[in-house]
Amino acid sequence: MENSRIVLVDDHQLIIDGLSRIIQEIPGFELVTSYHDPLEALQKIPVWKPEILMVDFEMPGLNGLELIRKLKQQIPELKTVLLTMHLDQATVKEALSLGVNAYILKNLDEFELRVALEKVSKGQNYYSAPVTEVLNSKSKSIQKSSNSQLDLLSGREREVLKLIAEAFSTKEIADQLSLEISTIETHRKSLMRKLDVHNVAGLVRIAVQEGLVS
Amino acid sequence: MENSRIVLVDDHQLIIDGLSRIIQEIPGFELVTSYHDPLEALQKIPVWKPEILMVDFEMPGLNGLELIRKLKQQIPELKTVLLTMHLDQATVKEALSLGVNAYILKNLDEFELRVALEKVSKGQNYYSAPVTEVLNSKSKSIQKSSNSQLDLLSGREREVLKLIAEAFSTKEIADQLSLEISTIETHRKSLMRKLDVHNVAGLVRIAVQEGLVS
DNA sequence: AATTTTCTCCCTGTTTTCGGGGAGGTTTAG
DNA sequence: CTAAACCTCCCCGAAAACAGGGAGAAAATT
Repeated sequence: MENSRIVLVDDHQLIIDGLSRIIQEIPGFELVTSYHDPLEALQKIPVWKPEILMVDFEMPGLNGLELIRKLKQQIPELKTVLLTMHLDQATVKEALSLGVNAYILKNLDEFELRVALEKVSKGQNYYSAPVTEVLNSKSKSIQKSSNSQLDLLSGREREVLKLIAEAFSTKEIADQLSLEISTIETHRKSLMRKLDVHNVAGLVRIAVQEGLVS
Repeated sequence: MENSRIVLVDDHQLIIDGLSRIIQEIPGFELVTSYHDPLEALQKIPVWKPEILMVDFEMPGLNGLELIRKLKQQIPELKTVLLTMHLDQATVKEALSLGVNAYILKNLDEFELRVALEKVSKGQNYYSAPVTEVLNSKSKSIQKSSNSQLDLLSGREREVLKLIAEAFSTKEIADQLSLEISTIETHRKSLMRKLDVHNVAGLVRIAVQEGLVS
């Protein structure tokens, strides 16, 4: 059986170097090349035709999910592994809807990386325990690992929050949604009540933390 | 000559695994142990008596610089290498004043890691080109490697921006810094002018994007 | 030594936010 | 079907943000 050809994209060269050594020691896998610039990766990966693409989520210019989305349009059969620093529900959900095959936290160890790669190459998916826990958010999550605060918002409220966090003024938001200013103000008040903050700064902060923007 | 004994602290196990392999390949150095929890590292490192300590800056609980500060009180002769994701002038300056022997960006490659370790073990210091450039901030850095928008802010402005992004009101910030409200308003206006935004939402967004908070 | 930037504070005035309500129609869930 | 939640819009008033300016003392650069 041939090795599975892997391409790695991470903006930190030192991490590429380290991961490449780990991958070298996993039988059946082969790192063919790597990129530290997501935009360069986007252009050149199609010519490599790798079987598996491993991408860091946090990158300047183009984040990992966007890179995967664009590459999947060109190479639908590409298998993808997302690497990330922190766990965040919005990102996990977006990754799933994109069909990412594995979601790996950087604080996992090399054994889990190996398991994940082997599963992915067989066409299966791999999501580590903390990840699946975030997904089954309907299950308890009463005191521990409470799911995102955004879950108690209505659709419209989330929409308004997103625009607030993008630094639009109330008037601009009203124009954009074809609503009255007073309506946006009502939504903003509901947002502050539900999220327990008392100014827009608090709203923006939560929106960014939860990955609603940027 | 004996090997230089290194201890590594990084909250991401995968990165520890990768770096340990790189260090293994550098002759004259030996990784004796590693920690992913800075608090555990703080307690146990003294018994290892390593020659060189490599620490990630971004860690939960206790950041790399604080860990170094506390350990240097116990082991003044300890040689220290700070690893970090992003370049930030305030951190660089604090690191220098702490006597950190090397400051390495994670987007550097393994060769530079090797050079840095060799210099440090000889009692010299290593600061990569981008780091020294940040220090001599008089050098323009005109088109390439343009640093963040925050670099055109003064120290006080950065401080105020941080507090704004943490959702404190103008009055609360004034109290915290023992300044008049009017002063904070002036700083806020300067921030908006320099960063080209027109409301707090825009300020918070930039602050979060640039890693000033959260 | 001279200039520029920073830091502090002030003034005036307009706009927006914030917190508290209410209210009517629609959608959703029990 | 009924109750709850959602969406829309309105009222009020106090507080804060926003925009423009000025100004003096201290610090940093040149």
